[in-house]
Amino acid sequence: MTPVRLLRIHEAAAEVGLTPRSVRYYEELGLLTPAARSEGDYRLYDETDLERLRFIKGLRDDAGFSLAEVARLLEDEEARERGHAAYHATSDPAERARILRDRLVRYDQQIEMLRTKIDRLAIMVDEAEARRARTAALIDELAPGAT
Amino acid sequence: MTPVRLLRIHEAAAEVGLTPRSVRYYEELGLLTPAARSEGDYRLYDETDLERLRFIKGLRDDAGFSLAEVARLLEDEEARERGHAAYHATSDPAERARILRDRLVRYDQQIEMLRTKIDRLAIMVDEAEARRARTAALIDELAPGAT
DNA sequence: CGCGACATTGCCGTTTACGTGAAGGTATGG
DNA sequence: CCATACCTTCACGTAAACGGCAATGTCGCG
Repeated sequence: MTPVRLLRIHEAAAEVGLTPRSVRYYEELGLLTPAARSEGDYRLYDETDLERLRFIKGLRDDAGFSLAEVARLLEDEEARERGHAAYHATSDPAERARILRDRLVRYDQQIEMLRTKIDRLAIMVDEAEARRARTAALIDELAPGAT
Repeated sequence: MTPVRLLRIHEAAAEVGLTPRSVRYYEELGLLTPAARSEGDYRLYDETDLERLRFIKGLRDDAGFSLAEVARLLEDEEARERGHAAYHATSDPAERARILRDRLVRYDQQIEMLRTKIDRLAIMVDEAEARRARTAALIDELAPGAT
């Protein structure tokens, strides 16, 4: 097995474009828990942690969600932990499938929220284009045939 | 002529779903200026003010822009005032056309910013769908043929 | 004309999302 | 073995976006 490269906080933060402070803050809010701690209690992050951080950053920066909203979107971290632990604790395929279906539901909710946001933005684009068109029409009245 | 119905701050605020406090704050930030003041110096808002407030609210709530970004999007209010005044001050069609073309450029910038945001959200949707698909595949492995 | 509802400016309080040390423990090259 | 560059927790500081008061002025009806 590959020994799974674990990153310390400033490496992980740099990787996803955040500050160590922000990463600790997100942990404080319950948005994620580092995969492990070192001997001297340093936080250690794996690839799924990085994905999660990128997702959080995306929701915050691109989607403009507050961290409280992000928390709701991700469900609380304890539920995730429990789900993860439960998944590995059982070898019953039916149980595992149930856990995965829960996860699927969360993904669907995330996708729906993003789509809703996109729709609202699309409406704003339409409105802006309508204003643009009115102004363009005025210009054409003043200077007809300026193609 | 219709005497142009002017609204006082709490009416205007209620109309667009804001609090009077927020409306005053937006004014303080230079995002808008009420169309008029009453005898006793009450703020009075007309329909274009309401449109502007709805636009600001949309940018803040739907698009998730900070008020500072909104300010940049709207260009500073003085420029708009000057444009408006200048437009009515001149009867030179060429001059008027120039003012309108400036406005057109701002609209184009707004549309571009909104489109950029939509694109980033679309990418997030794609990523979320990829995660969903991976989980769905896992479920199918565990419980094959669950349509 | 007088009362209550609403307005004004001004200022301080609050929440969010961190930044910025302080005081101390930890990993590593010279 | 020690410097220094990182880490830890704890704690306070700050900018943004308001909310909530105080002191005062204004509108409108009965």
